[in-house]
Amino acid sequence: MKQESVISVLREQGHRITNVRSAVVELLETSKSPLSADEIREELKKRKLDVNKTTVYRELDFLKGRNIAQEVEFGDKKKRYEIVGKHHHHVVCVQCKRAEDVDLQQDLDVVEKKIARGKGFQITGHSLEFFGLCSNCRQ
Amino acid sequence: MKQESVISVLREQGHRITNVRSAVVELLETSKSPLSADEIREELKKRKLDVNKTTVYRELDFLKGRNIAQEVEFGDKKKRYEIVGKHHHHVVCVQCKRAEDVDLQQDLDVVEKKIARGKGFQITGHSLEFFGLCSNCRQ
DNA sequence: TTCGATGCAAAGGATTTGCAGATGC
DNA sequence: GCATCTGCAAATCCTTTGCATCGAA
Repeated sequence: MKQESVISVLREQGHRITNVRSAVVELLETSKSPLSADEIREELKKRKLDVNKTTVYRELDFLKGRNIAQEVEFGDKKKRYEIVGKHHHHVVCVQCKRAEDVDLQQDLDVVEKKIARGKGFQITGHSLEFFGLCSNCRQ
Repeated sequence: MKQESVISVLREQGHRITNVRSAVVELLETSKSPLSADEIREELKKRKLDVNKTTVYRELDFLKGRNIAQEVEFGDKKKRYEIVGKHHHHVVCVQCKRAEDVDLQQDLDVVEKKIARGKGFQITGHSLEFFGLCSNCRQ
């Protein structure tokens, strides 16, 4: 549904719809949490799509450039990617690196306006991550 | 003042106080925004302290391990470091990478408690960064 | 003297680039 | 057919490690 629309918008814009492209978009859209390039590659492999690392990076770059995907950082050196517009505030377990979503958009909207006014900044995005131990890893 | 105390605590704990150690601590304590390993190295060089990259990383690791410094990420592949306890919410200009502080601790305290209750997460830290264009780069 | 701190070179891991070949439309 | 996508190898960038030496206490 949602996936149809991203892909069809891309198609209308004259971009090629390759297997990799639609698979990556679908992956990101259905994933519960942001995925690293490597995780994406592994997921694709499970679906019998064996894709080179480089290709994954390039696809992510493509999606980033069209404001379809965006980067999130969880404190290791990997970047992770998620669809723009999905909630992007997370609670990350520092041990197992599992991430869950939290929705704090309302609170942040207020804060962003405050900052724009106070500092003359034109805010284009933000990242908000909480780190800690999930109920499993606490034991 | 503040610097005295960090250093003297370390001394009391039996850690050696080298030129590099006290210089890095002072740097971080007086810096207006988080610094990358390389920025630290450059600053030290300005102060006639020529230090190897590795040493800077190791010192940062040391400070991190003692909960004196912590990492912050601004969306490029570099880690940046700041003193724990200094405000660590930032407004980052995506163009010039300059960062300013914003204090949102109050708002976040509330949110963290909410999350701890709702998700069974034991929150140990967070990162909150806003990205945008500063008044200079907007032109 | 002793153990932590340091430098240097090399390794490591994630990401990027160059180029040639493959493929969607 | 042609521009874009893809794979492979090599390059890059940041960070880490191994090992020998140095230096603070």
